[in-house]
Amino acid sequence: MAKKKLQQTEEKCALQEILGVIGGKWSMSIIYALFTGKKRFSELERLIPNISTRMLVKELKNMEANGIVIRKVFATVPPTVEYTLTTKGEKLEPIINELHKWGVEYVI
Amino acid sequence: MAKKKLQQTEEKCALQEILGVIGGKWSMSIIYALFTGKKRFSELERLIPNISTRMLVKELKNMEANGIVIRKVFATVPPTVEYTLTTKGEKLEPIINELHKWGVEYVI
DNA sequence: CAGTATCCTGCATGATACTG
DNA sequence: CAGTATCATGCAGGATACTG
Repeated sequence: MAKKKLQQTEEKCALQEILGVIGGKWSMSIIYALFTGKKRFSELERLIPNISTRMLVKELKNMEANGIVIRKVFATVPPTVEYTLTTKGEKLEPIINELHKWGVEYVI
Repeated sequence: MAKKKLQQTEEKCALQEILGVIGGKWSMSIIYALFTGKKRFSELERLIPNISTRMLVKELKNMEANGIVIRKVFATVPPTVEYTLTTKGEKLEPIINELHKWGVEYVI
């Protein structure tokens, strides 16, 4: 939204906008976990060390609102919820993978 | 440092470590600005809209400590300081460029 | 010019307990 | 299982004034 208004600033602030979408402390880890396919809520909690329930919920909601993930609910007892990457989210795979490689080589 | 100790967790936490280095609100914008070559402090301030002096100093220090940028001081009056990317920092160019493209296509 | 030094604020994050 | 609700807190980040 507000595409027109953003046009002047988009070059300068694109990176800032992006951080609003995937700049959260856990966003990339969640996306990274979803590269290997759909995951249930509890699976994500187990896959991502030290993340709190609250943060996982929050980031997932934010990412869903931003069209990065899809939330699918199954009317089972107990409830089942699956999270999947959207196409938009999948496009991040090579980028995050490269970033990860960079980190492993230079940061760790 | 602490390469050995990190080995168990490096796979899981690499992305977290990376965010400590380039996850700051302005880090990527600064790196992005430096892709086009060395910049003086005031140039960076002008190139990056809305960044405060305090934050620019802070991020630059952090990035210097992490081997992303080089700070070169010239004993002139008034003082001249130039910031350049290290090789390690330059390796981020394709990654950040791709991320930027992704943002322009999907976020803006 | 290239910073330092303070003060200040809100939000991001965490911990814990509870629920349909 | 997949969350919600609440409380608590630190520090990221901003504003402003000053300096070698």
